[in-house]
Amino acid sequence: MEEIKKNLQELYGQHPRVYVAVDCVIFGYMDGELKLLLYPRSFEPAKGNWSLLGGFVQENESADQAAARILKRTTGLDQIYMEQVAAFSEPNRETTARVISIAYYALIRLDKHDEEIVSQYGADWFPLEKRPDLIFDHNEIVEKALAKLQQKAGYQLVGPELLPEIFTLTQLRRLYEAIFQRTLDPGNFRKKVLSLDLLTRLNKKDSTESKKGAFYYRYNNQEAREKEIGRIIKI
Amino acid sequence: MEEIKKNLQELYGQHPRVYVAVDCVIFGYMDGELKLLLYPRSFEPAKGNWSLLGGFVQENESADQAAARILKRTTGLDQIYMEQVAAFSEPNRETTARVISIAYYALIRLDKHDEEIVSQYGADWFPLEKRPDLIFDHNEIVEKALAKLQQKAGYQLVGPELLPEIFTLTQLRRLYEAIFQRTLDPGNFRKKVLSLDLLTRLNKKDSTESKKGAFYYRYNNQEAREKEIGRIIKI
DNA sequence: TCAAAAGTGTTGCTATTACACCCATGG
DNA sequence: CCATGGGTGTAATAGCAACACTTTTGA
Repeated sequence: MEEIKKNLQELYGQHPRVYVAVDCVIFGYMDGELKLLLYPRSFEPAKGNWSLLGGFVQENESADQAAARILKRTTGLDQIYMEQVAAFSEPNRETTARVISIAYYALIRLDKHDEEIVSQYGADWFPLEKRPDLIFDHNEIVEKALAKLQQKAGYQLVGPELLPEIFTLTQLRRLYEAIFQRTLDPGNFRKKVLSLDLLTRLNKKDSTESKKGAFYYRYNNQEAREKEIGRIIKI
Repeated sequence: MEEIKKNLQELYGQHPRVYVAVDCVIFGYMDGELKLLLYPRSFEPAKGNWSLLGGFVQENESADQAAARILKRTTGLDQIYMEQVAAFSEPNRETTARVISIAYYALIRLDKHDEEIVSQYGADWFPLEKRPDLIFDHNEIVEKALAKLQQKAGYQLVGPELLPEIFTLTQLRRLYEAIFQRTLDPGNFRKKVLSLDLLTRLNKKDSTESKKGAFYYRYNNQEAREKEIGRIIKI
């Protein structure tokens, strides 16, 4: 046994060991726009430049856990929807040390998140399309994350992750328009979504966005939130 | 500058450094079945057990490059279609050391690959559905890789990567049936594929699979191989 | 001659699109 | 009273699924 262990050390030992980071593309939705939460990098190199929220994977955690931990620390939020985007591993993607990054995207409800914690790190929300240039390969990571989000949104309603508990169909449509960066026919969108049978209409109207007022809806139940649907929009 | 560098070392230094491996799910197609190329692991732990083709990422290469290098060394093949599946990072996914794996899937043309090199490593092809149990989390990796392949095949014709240069529509359909693990209507499949306008019919028939003989087809051009198409089959 | 695969045609159905059009109401 | 978004209806179309039917030829 001891001998085996020694051989192992020898075998593994020949290979480099590298830092493994996670970087989170944090999406939020407000004022009809898809937003991105960006942080000023807190240490060199590129200190002060805008970057994704990141951190290093520790000994006893998976990358998923690391991403959740960092998100919790930095936004105060738990139980966030997250999905892995990809690993980024160009040898010189960071300028000083070899760091491989496992990228995630997260969907945040802006009505729930803790602004104080966020602002304490100097973070800020930027409209996806008017975001500043990011460090290293973070622009590329954002592009890939958006593609993943679009794919998910095409097969599942992403309302609950990004909107308040109750919402109008117009709000949901505008969210989809923001995600897919194109307009959708209001009537057709409404019919398609309602035909899925995932939403319940409430006896309550939102009157802030139109004179007539629009009914609020909410998800039937948890299963409804995860149901696979046919494509909502054609790509 | 020196000082900055020192701080860096301190900052990065607190964090663990881990081995980063790549694992390749190698798909091939033969006799109407989707196959998987598996290797007997060459070192402890779990030496001798079936596993995916893997190796460690070296100092000056990206994970993509590492995967291509390992594939070349082990199958003799260059210019293989590969796509990243995901990073696997559970702390105890390997029993002895902390190793994060970036998984890829590769599509191999079995008519082209070098059997000698493959067999020299003791590797063998297994039907996807009758594969042996694999080490660590490799079973999970295979599942995810298949899901990715299915997704790609739904939006692009994967003929050229897995079939010989020329092929019949029946061969292509059987490939799709193997990938999606269900039967497809021959007439409808033919019409759908031909309507894409990606294939050219040759004045040559394959007579090995039917009495009547079936025309060979090939791709119009390189662009045709990459064209995004509507879903070939409904899922 | 006939089984079996190659290939074509037809039909019904469903989803999608592009609209027209009515409703309700705050300013 | 009218502009604006909310909400419903409809007609044209495209795509899909199911399946009938015809062609070819080696065993």
